[in-house]
Amino acid sequence: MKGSGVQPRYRAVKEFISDKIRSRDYPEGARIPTEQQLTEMFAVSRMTVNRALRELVAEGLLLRRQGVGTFVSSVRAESPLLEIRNIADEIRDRHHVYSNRLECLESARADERIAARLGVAIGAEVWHSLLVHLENGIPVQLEDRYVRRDIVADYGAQDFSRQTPNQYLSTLFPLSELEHIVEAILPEERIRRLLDMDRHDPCLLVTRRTWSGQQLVSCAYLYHPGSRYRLCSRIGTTD
Amino acid sequence: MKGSGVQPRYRAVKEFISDKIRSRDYPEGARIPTEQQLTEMFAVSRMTVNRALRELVAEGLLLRRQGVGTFVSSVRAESPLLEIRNIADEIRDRHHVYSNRLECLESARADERIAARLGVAIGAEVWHSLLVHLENGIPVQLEDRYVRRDIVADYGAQDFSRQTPNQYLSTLFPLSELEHIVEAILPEERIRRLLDMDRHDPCLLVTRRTWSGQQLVSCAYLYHPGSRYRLCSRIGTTD
DNA sequence: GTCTTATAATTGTATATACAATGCTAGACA
DNA sequence: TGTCTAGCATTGTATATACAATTATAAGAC
Repeated sequence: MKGSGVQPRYRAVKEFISDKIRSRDYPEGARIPTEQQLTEMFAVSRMTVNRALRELVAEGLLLRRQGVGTFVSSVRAESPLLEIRNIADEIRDRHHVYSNRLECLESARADERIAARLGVAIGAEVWHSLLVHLENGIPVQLEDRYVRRDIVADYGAQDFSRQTPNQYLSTLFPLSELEHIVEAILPEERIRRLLDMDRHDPCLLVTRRTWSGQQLVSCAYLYHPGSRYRLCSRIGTTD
Repeated sequence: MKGSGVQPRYRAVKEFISDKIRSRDYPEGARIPTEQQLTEMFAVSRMTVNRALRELVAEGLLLRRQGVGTFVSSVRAESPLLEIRNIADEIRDRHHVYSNRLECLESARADERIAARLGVAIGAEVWHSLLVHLENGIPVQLEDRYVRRDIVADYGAQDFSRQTPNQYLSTLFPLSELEHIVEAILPEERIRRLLDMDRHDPCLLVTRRTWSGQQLVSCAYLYHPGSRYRLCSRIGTTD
């Protein structure tokens, strides 16, 4: 990357536009300056402006009509299917006993997979924690979490028996964005043993990434024994 | 006119690459041709190739490392978890071929499980359909659906090769409420065979119930091969 | 007044070119 | 042998330019 100081010019244009949208300077449906005008405002070429605008369209912030102009798109409808729920609270809501077991808390170097998921360079130092969550003493979730060290410096000094990583992070940052990937896998030996699972037992893997502002903060792999856990959601359209 | 026949060249490059990935010509992790090589293969400029590759990175199909090369990242079918999305459209959006195979379409008597899930009396007549959805001829979903016969009288007369049950039902009723339960299971023999799955392959089971107004309309068991499918959702608060 | 047509504005795509940044590798050197 | 360095391949960004496609608008024809 360019280090921390410099950033590409197309990115400057993107940030200018998306800031204006967030601050409602460019309200929903409003027309934003033409490529030509932005070209002059930023003293960059039209292709650079074009790239910035195309990416903002891809991100759903803008809407373009050939021959007409570029407009702020309306906010996408969103329903919290998988709300970010604290597993400790969830278990206590069932009047069961929550506990956890910290397997690992360390600073590690991001391999290719983590680097890609966490938006850091390969080899960058990141926090890594491995935590087993238990319901009445029975493992129901293995939380394999990676946290950006440049954003959460104190992660390694926390006591997770008092406060889950999730709880800690959400006190630090307002959550702005959330991504979930859900899949069924056959867990490898190490994971199976930590969750006290039988051979051939399937496993529900939820990969969760959380953002605060523009910043990707953390990526967690949440393994649930298939026979002991399921996700549930109900969406009402309030029609 | 550009109309429907022609397509931009960067898109041709994109489809070439993504087809190769889907067909495993470019397997996971493999290195794909350099921009220079693609420039020659397609007789287009490097910027055009660059745009195609950048968009494929944004779509999660590729992974690039400056100074090194471009690689196939792990690809799997993805589906937005929260919205109720038509699997046929979803597949066609990936430029893949959608088809389905109707295994069963009948009127049946609700057993205890179905009666409870569908809110009818045990022994009541309900529609039952069993449909395999295929992506490029490979099964990606087994849809085991039960529909209330007192609400949807014509369900049994539909041609599901033209319109999926989901499509049909959503034209009839405005969807007002939606429930999802997601779990990882080991499918039984019958399901495994219909989905062409190996023994011990885990399976993602989504149980979906849909309401229109106050009425529970339908309950579907959606089985997905764990190795070929995953759910994905992203929630942005855009603020 | 209404329809048609030309024109201008704006976005969409494509190219050739240039230089910067990154990471790997082979060879120089101690 | 081990370490450093220069060079090369590859991707990342930026520009000027060109023409195509789409849409709105204004001018003109009737």
